Amino acid sequence: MNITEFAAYAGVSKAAVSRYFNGGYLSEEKRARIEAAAAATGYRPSLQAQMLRTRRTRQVLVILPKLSSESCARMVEGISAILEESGYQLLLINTANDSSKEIAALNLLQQNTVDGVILIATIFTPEHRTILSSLRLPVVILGQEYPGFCSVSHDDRGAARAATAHMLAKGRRRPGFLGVTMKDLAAGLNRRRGFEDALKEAGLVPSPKRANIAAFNMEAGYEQAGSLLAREGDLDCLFCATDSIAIGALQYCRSHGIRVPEDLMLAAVGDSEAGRVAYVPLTSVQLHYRMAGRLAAQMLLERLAQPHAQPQSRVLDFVLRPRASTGDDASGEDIWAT
Amino acid sequence: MNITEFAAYAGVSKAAVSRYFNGGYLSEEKRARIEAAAAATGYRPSLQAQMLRTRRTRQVLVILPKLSSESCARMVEGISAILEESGYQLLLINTANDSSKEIAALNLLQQNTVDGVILIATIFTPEHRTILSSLRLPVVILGQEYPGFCSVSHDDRGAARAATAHMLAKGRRRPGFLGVTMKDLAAGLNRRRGFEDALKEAGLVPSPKRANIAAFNMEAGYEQAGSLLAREGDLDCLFCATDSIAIGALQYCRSHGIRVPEDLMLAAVGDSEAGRVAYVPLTSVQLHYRMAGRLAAQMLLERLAQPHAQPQSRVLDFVLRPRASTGDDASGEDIWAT
DNA sequence: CTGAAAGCGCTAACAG
DNA sequence: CTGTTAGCGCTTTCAG
Repeated sequence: MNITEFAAYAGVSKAAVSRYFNGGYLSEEKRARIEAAAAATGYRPSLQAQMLRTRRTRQVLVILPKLSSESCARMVEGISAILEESGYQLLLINTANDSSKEIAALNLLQQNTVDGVILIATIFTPEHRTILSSLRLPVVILGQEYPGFCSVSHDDRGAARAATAHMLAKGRRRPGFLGVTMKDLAAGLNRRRGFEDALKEAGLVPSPKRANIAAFNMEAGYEQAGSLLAREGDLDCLFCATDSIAIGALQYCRSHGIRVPEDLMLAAVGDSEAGRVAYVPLTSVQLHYRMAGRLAAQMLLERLAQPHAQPQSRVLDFVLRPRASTGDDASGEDIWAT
Repeated sequence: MNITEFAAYAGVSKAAVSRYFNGGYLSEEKRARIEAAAAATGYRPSLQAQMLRTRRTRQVLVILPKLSSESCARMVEGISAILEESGYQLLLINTANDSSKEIAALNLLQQNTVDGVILIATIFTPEHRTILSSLRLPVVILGQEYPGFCSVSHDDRGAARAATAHMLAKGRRRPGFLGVTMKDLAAGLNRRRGFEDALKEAGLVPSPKRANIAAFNMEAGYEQAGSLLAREGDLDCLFCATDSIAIGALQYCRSHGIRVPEDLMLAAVGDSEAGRVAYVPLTSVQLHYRMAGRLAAQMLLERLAQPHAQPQSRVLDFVLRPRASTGDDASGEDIWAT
């Protein structure tokens, strides 16, 4: 049934029907007639026709690198909750860590198929900036700050600093670092800086020799932990940029007879489920992923309402979760997921 | 720029432009002209106008209960990969385990906003069947079989049987069961049946007293393991319907001095990352989530092409992953994620 | 407050 | 192979 048929059925004009569904002026009498007719027929306006006519799709695109990563999934859950409340639909593109797909996804936006975009950040190239700047629709970057654009991110530097400082406060003096590519500003650069902040505050000098770079997975953590520990045998604590890497490092320790925390303390950022239940529960820093997703969605909705407001950026705090990998005795409660 | 302006720019008719973008008859000469004009202007047909006109949106809706569950996320990754190849967009609804939201999502489909649906299954009520049957668009159920509809599912019964049989083959004779609600046909009913199959094959009689039901999370696993072991103190092995539950059980054992596998063997279904790195690596059954997602998407695309074909259902196999929780020595390789 | 009318940008007959 | 034409279903002036 279309609006013409429905209007005839309800005995009103098409315009009245349109006003009913869009909150325009309407006499009580017509409103009641239309309401009854809608209940009787189940008529709903065609979204496609509305999209064509109004040039708004009420759809938001979320672009992310890897859905099966716990952090991404949680952020999308947050986004989804807010969008749903507001009657927006969520279009998802998983780029599977393929930068060219990310670019392709952004280019797709020029087809105006969505009202706004949330981009879960990874590595930004100049090409990203070019495309993002040329976009005429609201964009929110989630996961790192990005000058000139709205963003919601975590205090990665503070998180890394807190995790490292926690180990140094326990008397460790030879800290190692297992990080990720510095091209990733949040997990790479900022967490490295936070690590170094903690060292300096403790009167230590960061040494590049005591740092290795790994890919974003457990296996890389295992390998790089091996390479680092073989080279720098006297480390007494190790900060890892992500839980996955730390878990890989933990596996390495387990299979090579290195006792955690006695011989080597371990701390990371991310507070993943796997880390909480690992063979030595992993001290980690909890970031508020779901909340970040919610805020990003809210920020986008505000932008949709007021397209010309100044870009704003929001940085969320963190919670250190001390566990056995730094010699802390976690309360039982602590391990259950939020 | 719209098709009229573009056609004028290229010096051809609107129909020729439409044919160019939709693969109709066209002389080489016009094709070349349009191609050049498209390259010069970046013109792309409006998707909304196409949707309105053709009544196809090239969008597929995925409804799922919890995005941050590893299995869901992997299935969506598979779906996403196939849809992307085929030029379909993926609309996502996360019901957050709220059945009423699931129903609401299905009702939303009556607005024809998508071409097809993939429903990641949980608990089906009669209301589900009513709505699903009334839908005129292709549906694929992912995660369990559902008579009368296309589905892609796992051999949950076989998986549970294999995990249980593995422990019995090691000489254990007093098996316990930690399951989930039977309303969930896949993880609840079928895995329980598989557990009982294994017992019968080993000449044992399943006893309801040796079985507890838990929610889908670690904490419930912890609690129900506690309650079960307190009641049935002589259990020598425990099958858990999900890895999360098994990990909870493992935590219980750890905090109560029960040695795994010596005092109690543990096996589950799901092969999660957390299980692989748990303090005793968890024997589990790997299900092919990503593949299931891919197949579901492919099945939906076939249905989109041939709406009146018979519903088909596909059941995927599984791989038992023996690890330390059943006294097996996993090769190091085994723990890294796929 | 109301209805008529003019499109939004595109596709698919249809008649050449 | 090609162009003309008639809408897809809706919103939004505009004149009452």
